[in-house]
Parts: sequence; C-alpha cells; structure tokens
Amino acid sequence: MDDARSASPRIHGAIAHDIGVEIVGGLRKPGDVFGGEIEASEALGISRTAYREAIRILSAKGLVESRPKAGTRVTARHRWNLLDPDVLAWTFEGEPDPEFILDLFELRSVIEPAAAAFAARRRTQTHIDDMKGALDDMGRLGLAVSEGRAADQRFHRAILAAAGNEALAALASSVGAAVSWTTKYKQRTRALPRDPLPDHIRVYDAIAASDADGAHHAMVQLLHLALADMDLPPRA
Amino acid sequence: MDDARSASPRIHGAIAHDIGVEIVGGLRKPGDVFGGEIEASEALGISRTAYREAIRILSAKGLVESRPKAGTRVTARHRWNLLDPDVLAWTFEGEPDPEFILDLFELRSVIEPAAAAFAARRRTQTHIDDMKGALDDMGRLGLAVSEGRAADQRFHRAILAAAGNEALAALASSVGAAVSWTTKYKQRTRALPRDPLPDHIRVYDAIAASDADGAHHAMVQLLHLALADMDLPPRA
DNA sequence: GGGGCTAAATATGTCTGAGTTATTCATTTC
DNA sequence: GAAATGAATAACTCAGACATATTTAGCCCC
Repeated sequence: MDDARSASPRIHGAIAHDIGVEIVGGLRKPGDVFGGEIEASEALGISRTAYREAIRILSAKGLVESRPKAGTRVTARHRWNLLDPDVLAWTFEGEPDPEFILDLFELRSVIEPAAAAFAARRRTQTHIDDMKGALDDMGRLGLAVSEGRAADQRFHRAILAAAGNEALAALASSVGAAVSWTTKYKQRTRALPRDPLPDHIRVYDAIAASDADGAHHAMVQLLHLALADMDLPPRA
Repeated sequence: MDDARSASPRIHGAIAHDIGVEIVGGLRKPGDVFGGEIEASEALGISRTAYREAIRILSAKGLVESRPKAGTRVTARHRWNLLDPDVLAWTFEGEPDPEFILDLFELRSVIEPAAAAFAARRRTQTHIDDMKGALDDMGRLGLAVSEGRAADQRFHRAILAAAGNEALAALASSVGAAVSWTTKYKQRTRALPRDPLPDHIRVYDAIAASDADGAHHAMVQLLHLALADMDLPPRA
C-alpha cells in the first residue's frame, strides 16, 4: 500500500520533498546557492509563497540556510538533521551511500540491544502480548510480503514501547524505518536468504523472562545477522 | 529578554520558537486546535504569511499538523521529533519533565560509551590532539565558567568525530547540547560538587591507547557520576 | 596605502487581499 | 440505517507591493 502521507501533496510539501531529495542525494552540494526566490519559483512554476514555505521546511531540518542579500544555500552536511524521519526517507529514495548505511546499522546495533535490555526489565504483560502477536504474524506471513515486514516493524516498536524511554523510541523508530527502506531497497539484488524468525524468538524469550543480558545479547546477534544478509562492502 | 541568538529575529522564526516552547512546555496540549490563520495571525499582530511559515516550521518538526477545513492542531506526543535540536532546546527553556531528562541521560549512557569504544579503534593523531586540547582548557578553566563547559563540549565532539559515524555524531551532538542545558539549568540549585576532570582523563587515556573496552567502561563511569551529581528523583 | 565609514544594490522578509481547493459536516435520499 | 449530495469552512495558493538587512563597493580620512 502506498504511503498514506502523500495522499494530499500540497505544493509546498511536494517541493520540499523534491529539493530535499536533490540535496541529500548529492545533486545540490553544500555551499550551492539557489537562484533568487522569483527566478527559482518561476522555474518550478509555482508562486513565491509556496516556494518560500518549502524552503522553511528544509531550513527547519537543517538542510538549507537563507540570509538576506546572501541568498539561500545548502548547509554543510554536519549541520543536517540526518536522523529526521523525512531526511532519512529522502535519503533512501535515491542511492544511499553505503558508508552511511553502515553508520545507521552501527547506530542501530548500539540502540536496539540497549532497548531490549531495558524492555526486559520494564515490560508488562501487555507489551509481551504485543510482541507475541507481531511474532506470530511474522512467522505466518514471512518477510517476503510487506505485511510480514510490517509485523517485523511492530515487533521492534513493541520492544521500544516496553523499554519505557521516549527519547530512545523516537530515535529508534526513525532509524528502524530507514533500515527497512534499505532492506526493501536491497531486496532487488538478492532474495532473502535466511529465516530470521528464530533470532526474533530468542529476543522475545529473553525479554519475557526478564533476562536483560540475554535480551541484549540476542538482539546483538539478530542485528549482526541482519547486517550480514545485506552483503555490503566491508568498512575501511 | 533579548538573548544573543535573537540578534536577527525574523518574525516567522520567533513565532515558531514561541509556539514551539508553548507546545513542548505543555501549555498547548495534543489535540488543541489553533484558531484560523486570520484570527491567530491577528492575535499575534503579524501577517498571515509569517504565521504560516512559522506553522510550516513546527509541522516539519512534527509538533503540529494542518489540514484544510480541520484546522491546525497539536499532534500526539509520539509524533514529535523529540531529538530535533530545536525541539530539545525549546524543551529546556521551560521546566523539563524529570522523566524526560532521565530518558535523555539513559540514551546518552547508551550512545556515548559506544562512541568512545569506536573512537578507540578509529582515532587518528589529530583526534587525540583535539581531545587533549579540550581537556587542557577544561582543566585550566573549570566547569564553573562557560568557556570551561564549552571545552567539555569540544571534548565530547572530538570523541564523536573520532568515532567516525555520522549518524552517531548527529544524534549525540543534539543530546549532548541538551544535557548541557540541563546542567546549566540545575546549576542554580546547587554548586558543582565534584571535579569531573579525572574521569575525562581516564576516557582520554583509553582512547589514546586504543583500548575500546576501557574507553567504553570509562565513559559509562563518567556519565554515571555526572548523573549522580544532578540528584534527580530516582526512576519508578 | 590602509582602515573605517557611507551608501547603493539586492535578496530575503513581510504585508495585504483575492481566489482556489480540499475536507468536514449536515442533509437528503434510497 | 447507510450511502450519496451539497454547503460551509479552513487551509492553500497566487500576485504585487513594500520593508529590512546584509553585502559590496566606493569614498574619505588618517
């Protein structure tokens, strides 16, 4: 199912999307200056109002910066909100830099095991039920279909909810979604080679048993194998 | 009332700031509807243009959502980009929820030790020099003065740079800044009780010695003590 | 010759008013 | 009662004018 968010593509949002993709995709490089508002908006066939609102959105995400007289230009990459959900999504619409994918996996392998450990300490029965439900769906549907991948996402989200840390949840849900884009992205090149369900069950069992160390270790294992399945070039 | 940053207070930015603070501060609750553009902008004494651009900024950070006919309303908290640099800054302008501060510290104690471990493996001589410089300034100035705290920030940023992970760096710099707001915030209630420099040196030594486990452990220790210095109410 | 002040050029920022579009809500109809 | 229909409403878009700030160049003075 197509993402419901793009159901009503207001112009400013659509333009922000397009320019955002161009920026994170490297088509517009840091330091590049946009033409004046009048020329830029005319080139896009939209009004100055809509164009300006698009720029405001990009500015809020740290991708561009505008100053009177100086103009609007792409900011240095270290100023970008790389973990902003939209920025991540835009990144994975193009060909993301393998280095960055590795960075994200590395980040995930730091975050999620810790979340699993917290979840083991703080989970309630409701959380366990949610995890179990997601796990069942996953086993029943498999990761080849989108409903199965959605169940996988639900599984991870349930763990985050159980971890009881809002900041952790906000972060991991963005990164997790991005990684799932990656998976979808990689899926063209090779079929899914391995059934990840047993790994998930190990995580589930440890959390259900309130075994924090076990949950941590099982999640490390799960992510390690997930990364191996992507056959990325090894890091320098 | 005038702080240094508002030297160039474009109206839309100032309004986004004000409304943002109201939202994260709980003055406007999720589900609350804003008056129509004309009424809201008139109430603020600004034009619809400036008001709309402010709303666009807040929308880009997930704080509000506007739809034709339905109006503009504050979104559910789980949709907020809690780790957005601006959102974090706005949060700490008011009285942040102690629970959330704990969440952030917990997140930091997951992120930074991992970053330190990566740094121990990947650091170059340049990184070590930067860390050493920040450390020296810190020891010379102390954390009581703002230049000393800036040096502390530089120390942590140098570690992140050495870790060689963009995503990690983007995240930790936001969180680190926020935590430093917290420190400043807490400073009124009690004087800084302990000299944190020895802890920093242990982290530095381990990274310089390429001792990843040691760096991880030393950083855990550093953050643990930093948290203890804040005498927050213990978590439920 | 160089440093600092002044002024013009220019791109963003702001304002106003009109018109468009989409979504909600009440009504009607089957 | 559920589905189709229409009116009300709020955000959305457009267009043009004016204000503001910052850069750049030129000028004067030291």
